Amino acid sequence: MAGKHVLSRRERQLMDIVYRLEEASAKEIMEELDDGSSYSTVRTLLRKLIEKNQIKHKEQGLKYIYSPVVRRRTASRRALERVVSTFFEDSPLLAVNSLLEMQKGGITEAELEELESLIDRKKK
Amino acid sequence: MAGKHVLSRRERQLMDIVYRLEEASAKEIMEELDDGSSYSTVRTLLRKLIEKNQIKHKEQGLKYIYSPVVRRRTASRRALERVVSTFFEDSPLLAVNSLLEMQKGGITEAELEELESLIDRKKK
DNA sequence: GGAGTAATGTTAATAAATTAACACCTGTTA
DNA sequence: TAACAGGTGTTAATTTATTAACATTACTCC
Repeated sequence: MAGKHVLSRRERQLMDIVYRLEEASAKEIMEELDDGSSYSTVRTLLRKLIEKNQIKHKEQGLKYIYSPVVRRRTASRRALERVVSTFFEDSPLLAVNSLLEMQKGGITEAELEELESLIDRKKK
Repeated sequence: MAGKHVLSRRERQLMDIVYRLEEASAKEIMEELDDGSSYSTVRTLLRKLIEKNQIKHKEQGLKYIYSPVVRRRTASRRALERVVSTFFEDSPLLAVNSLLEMQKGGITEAELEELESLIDRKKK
């Protein structure tokens, strides 16, 4: 009976793509998936996400452009909270620490400066 | 048929609990779930996670204590990378910014200081 | 030793997710 | 206008996930 907001693995995967792209057509999503999934498959998943009120679509010429119902900012907060709760004992600071150590898209000198001034503002 | 490392929604849910608790018995996990799931159900899921090489168990007296195969530090990095890639355009800095604004477990004055010295060290 | 308790091991039924086939609709162009 | 291209709508088969029943094993205590 899975409540309306419970997503399957595959549905979650599509949502991540939609959030990453901000908005996308069925075809674009299929290309992002980059496994052998057929166009039909993608569209069935999209339909279920609409039923679950996770995405909406607008028409653009002949086709549909899909976008999330919950806006990115909100969804990203929830995602961070989940990670912080699961892996960082509910301490955002510990998560920040880990992010600062990340290699990919590593933080530059300039960004560190930026971060410091950001902290200063927060301390005021 | 789903490669060994692909987890279903429910399996992912159990993994999150195992990571949060570091290690746990089947009974503890069942209590954490806190839906009506039966003990049998939990144990079937645990068995599948073992088959998928996600968790291992050691005996403690009569019972098993389960823990993740991939250590927490590694898993947390992957989780952060996923979030940063999906919601923050691959920029850890943007994610840090969002974490600093988090209400829950909000960052204290003292922690901000700590963070600054941490940044200083990184700038050296 | 037998009853009770607290676990694990195995198996099967059911529910849900996943995939893909096929029908249809709407513009475009030879 | 006929046939093609590029989409959407609907439906059904299949695979996988999920749940729970039942069997077994090991230890405790009377």
